[in-house]
Amino acid sequence: MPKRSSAATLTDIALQAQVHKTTASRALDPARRHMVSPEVVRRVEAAARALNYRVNRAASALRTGRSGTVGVLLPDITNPVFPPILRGIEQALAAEGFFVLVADTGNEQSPDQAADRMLAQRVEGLIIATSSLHDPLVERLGQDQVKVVLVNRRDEAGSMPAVVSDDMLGMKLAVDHLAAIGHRRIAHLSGPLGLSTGALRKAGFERAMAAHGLTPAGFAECAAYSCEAGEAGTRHLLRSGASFTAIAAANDLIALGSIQALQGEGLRVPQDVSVIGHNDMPLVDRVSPPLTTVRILHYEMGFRAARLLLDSLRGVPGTTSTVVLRPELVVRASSAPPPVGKAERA
Amino acid sequence: MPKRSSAATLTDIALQAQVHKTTASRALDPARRHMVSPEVVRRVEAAARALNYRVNRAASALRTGRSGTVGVLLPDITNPVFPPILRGIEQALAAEGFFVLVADTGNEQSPDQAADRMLAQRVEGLIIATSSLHDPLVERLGQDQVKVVLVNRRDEAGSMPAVVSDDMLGMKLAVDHLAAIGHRRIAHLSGPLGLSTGALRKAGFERAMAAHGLTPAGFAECAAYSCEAGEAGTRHLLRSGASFTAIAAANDLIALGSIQALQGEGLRVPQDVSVIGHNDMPLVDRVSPPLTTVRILHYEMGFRAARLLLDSLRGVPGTTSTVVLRPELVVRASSAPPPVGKAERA
DNA sequence: CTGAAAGCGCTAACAA
DNA sequence: TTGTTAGCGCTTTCAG
Repeated sequence: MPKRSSAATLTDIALQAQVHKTTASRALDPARRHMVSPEVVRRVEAAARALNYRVNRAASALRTGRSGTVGVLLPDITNPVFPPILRGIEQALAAEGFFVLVADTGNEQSPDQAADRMLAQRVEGLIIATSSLHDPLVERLGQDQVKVVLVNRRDEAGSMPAVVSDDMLGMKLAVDHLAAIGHRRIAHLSGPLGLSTGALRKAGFERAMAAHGLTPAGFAECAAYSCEAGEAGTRHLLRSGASFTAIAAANDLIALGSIQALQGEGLRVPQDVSVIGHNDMPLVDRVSPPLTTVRILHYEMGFRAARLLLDSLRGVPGTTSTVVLRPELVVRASSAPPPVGKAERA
Repeated sequence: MPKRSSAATLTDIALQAQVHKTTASRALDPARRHMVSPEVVRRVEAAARALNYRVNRAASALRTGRSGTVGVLLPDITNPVFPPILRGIEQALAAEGFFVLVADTGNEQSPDQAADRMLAQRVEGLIIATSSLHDPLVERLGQDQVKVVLVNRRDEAGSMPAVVSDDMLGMKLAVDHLAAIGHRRIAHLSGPLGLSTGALRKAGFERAMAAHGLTPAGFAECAAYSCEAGEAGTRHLLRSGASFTAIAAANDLIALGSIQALQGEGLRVPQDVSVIGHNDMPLVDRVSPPLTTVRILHYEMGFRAARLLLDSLRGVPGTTSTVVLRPELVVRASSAPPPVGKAERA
């Protein structure tokens, strides 16, 4: 009779199955099961089921150095960009028996603290969605040989493996669309330029404009990827005296804030000004007007980041490379040809 | 010279600080530090810093039986209801040095599998947002003495501690509002009745209607909390020949789907039919028309659930009780007085 | 206040 | 194919 007080251990099932606990351990591990006779495997499995045995990962982690966990650092899980990324990560990891430790570093804790606590937990690697272009944390982790994959953002040096969307291409799609329907005076509302998404989308905007022989009709950096920052940026743009018939925003929330601010000034979207977002967040197809935007494959991004990390943990070569996913344009009602006679004016 | 190959251990810092590793362990634990002379604490801390020491939680988990982790089961992290709940959980746990292990059980894995894997990881408790009214998993976990807190949903028996919003009250707020602006013929689109939120909101709707001396003007059960299910439910309602001037939906997504379906039939919201949602999800203030809804304190719900679990882990008494939070009505443009002459008709 | 000893549950290495 | 031995790094006795 095994003690019912606490969980069954290998010793318990070894006793019950009349084998040594080492044998029991082997019989229960798919990777080592072949070393054990079928009959013994059967007995051990029966005993394990009977005693409701579950391997103690704390013990095996201590012994093997592998915890079966991966840490994920997110800036703000309530930002709609991140749930599908997290979901992709979780699905890829769960398929391999790994678990996700999440830390939302938006509020109380710093990414550094969170990363340290995760390393104490002996996570086998880290997936980071919080990194800025020059991130001391990422640098430090790299020096400490911690396995790291960046997701959605990349570092300036490009020395860390990352899975990102092609941010330059995304803005090119936006600008190409606006130019194709007749816009010549296009302004840009960027995200924080300290983030790769902010900097690259701005660069992509400028390059795409140049390719059309256009010069930016206005620019403002938004301090955050939020509606509020989008409103503020737009007011700044309007006050600067810039004249434009379209705004390419670096993010859907910024675009929504921008629409709000434009409407507050009596401007109609898209009749007076077209606005295009970025990300294709949930519900932006139902706002008024439905938002034209650039769709990013967030789930895929998370999934690939996790796969990359898993491969790297297993020593698969070539896992230091960066994966770049293709975004696509989604045209809805917030973009339309510029008002007649205005496109060429000013 | 400590070996630089792998992470520093207590033995390493004990050596460096010229004390026994037991003493080093005590010096680094705030709860046992007082047993050690200040001078030794200083030396040990210096050594720890110098060697970049981080306690190995796998080892301490094995020794103490406490892993410092809590598992969270979510049905679908991309459903906007759950990110703020997860955030609340994470913040409350992080403040106490705990980590969250998340599993999204929507896709590949079943909640049962996920829970088993989590128990193998020796999570100290489980926070479950996936439970149905009669949930075999929850029952089993209860029997196995696993510490469990339900969040957002509760079990039929009410035997498990849970943190939920007052779903009956939420529907009462919705019905009271519609009645106050003149509606008499109100229909209900419920969520899945196998979930406490679906069943309780339906019950709340019916009770509130009765309190006003009204009988439900129509009803359809939506198979999921999604726009698609809301559309389907609404079409069902329309085809059933029900006559109504308002719909109280059990969820914002259902409400948005409903609006879509109504508009598809040439009905205007709110001029012909008022629609009211539930949850106050992000961006529903910017859809067309802005959605009147019942706001639920999701972050608070997650935070309180985590606190409840932590207290329970520490043996604080009274942690088996269920916490019920108060929702509040948010009036926007999707609700308005019924069309003149229609309120009393049919 | 500090040290010695023991052992949590598991698996790698070696032996039979 | 199975068993023996040892030890991962920590913390909890118990002794001094």
